[in-house]
Amino acid sequence: MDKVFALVDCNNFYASCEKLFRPDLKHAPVVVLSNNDGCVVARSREVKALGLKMGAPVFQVRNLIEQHNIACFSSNYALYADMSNRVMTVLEQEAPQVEIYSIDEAFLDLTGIDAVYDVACQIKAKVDQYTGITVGVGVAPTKTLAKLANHAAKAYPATGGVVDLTDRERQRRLMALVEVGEVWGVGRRLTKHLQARGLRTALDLADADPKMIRREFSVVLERTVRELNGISCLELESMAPTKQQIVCSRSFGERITQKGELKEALAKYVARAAEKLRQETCLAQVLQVFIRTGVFNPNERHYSNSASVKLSAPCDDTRAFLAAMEPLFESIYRPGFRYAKAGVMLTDFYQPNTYQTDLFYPEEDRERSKNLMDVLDKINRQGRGHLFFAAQGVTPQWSMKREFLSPAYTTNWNSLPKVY
DNA sequence: TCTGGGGTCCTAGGACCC
DNA sequence: TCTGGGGTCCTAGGACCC
Repeated sequence: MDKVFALVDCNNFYASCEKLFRPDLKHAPVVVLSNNDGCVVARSREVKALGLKMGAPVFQVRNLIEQHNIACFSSNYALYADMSNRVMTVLEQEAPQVEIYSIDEAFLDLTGIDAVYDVACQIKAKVDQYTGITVGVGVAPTKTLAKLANHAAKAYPATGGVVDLTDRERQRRLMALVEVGEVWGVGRRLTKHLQARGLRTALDLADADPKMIRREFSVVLERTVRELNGISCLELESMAPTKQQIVCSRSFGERITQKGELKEALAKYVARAAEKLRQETCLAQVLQVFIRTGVFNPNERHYSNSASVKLSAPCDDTRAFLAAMEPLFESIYRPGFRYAKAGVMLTDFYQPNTYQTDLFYPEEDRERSKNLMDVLDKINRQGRGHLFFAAQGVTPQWSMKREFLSPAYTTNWNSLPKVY
């Protein structure tokens, strides 16, 4: 059966979240600013229309902000995360499989569903009704085309925010209109190189020889070419992959010149990173620390350095990380600089207590389900963790990840999700 | 003067081993 | 001393994403 993906993307997400709680600003221009109110990280529709660029430093656009009376909000990530959860919850009710791709985007598997366009419209309406967030929906046989469809849904208001791109002719017509740089996976650098070779539109790229693309560029871009031609190379990943690194870093509002202050900042990041790590129920084996001065001012003396250490044992303990951070910091710190940013990174994760077994329903196969019982027993003794279910070799392929607090799954077999 | 904070994947090159 | 062909693992850097 041909696959059908939908990409649901919240419109101007951060700005829309802020507007939800400020009805008076419903049609007013709104921006959300980065950590120290340093630059613009989100813009409402009205602001985009003014030509204010994403990532613009605030001091450069201050005039524009005042001139148009643009409302400025400092970012409130707790709010955005909460709103995101609400949106995703609606999507999970509407589609059999959902991959949460980012805080404001999700891929849906709509394979085998009749009248996908109508379903897409319903989904959009539901999200709007339940959360107040407006979304665009793009439907297509591959993720890359679904992204493109979503792009069209936003670029052309006449679409009403929903574009069905299952038809090959429609795909080609749209691709002819879209610049190659708009394609998912084609960034600034690739855009330049592709343009130099005369590939200017998405259609040009789609019609390029995949072998040549692989040779001259990369396997990643080759995949993109195939995806543009309706050949699905990227699967839906409804099970959130385990993190491979955790980073905590900040730019400082004001330059830091005192050693103690810098160390204090790093200690805070270490603590936060350790917290995130424990949330993942993971242990890290490598800690990295970096500090640097400003990079934009050519008159400033530049310095940047980092150091890392392999811990003697996998660890998720804040104090142990702090102890390991000290000597790293001492080794890279140089006095006399005005530090602008610092951060820590945890990597080389080690996953403790991971058990694997085949999954059978006890009522169907008592003998073989004993393995599962054993595993659940072990997990239960830990008290908390993540349970992964995956079914392979059946159609459709299926997997999911659920956090649980024991003994949630052992006492109630009915709470185990049905696979077929 | 003032410029975000996360992440992922791939590749090339070096070290090292048999 | 010279000569060969694999292979793995690690790291740094570059590209991309939101």
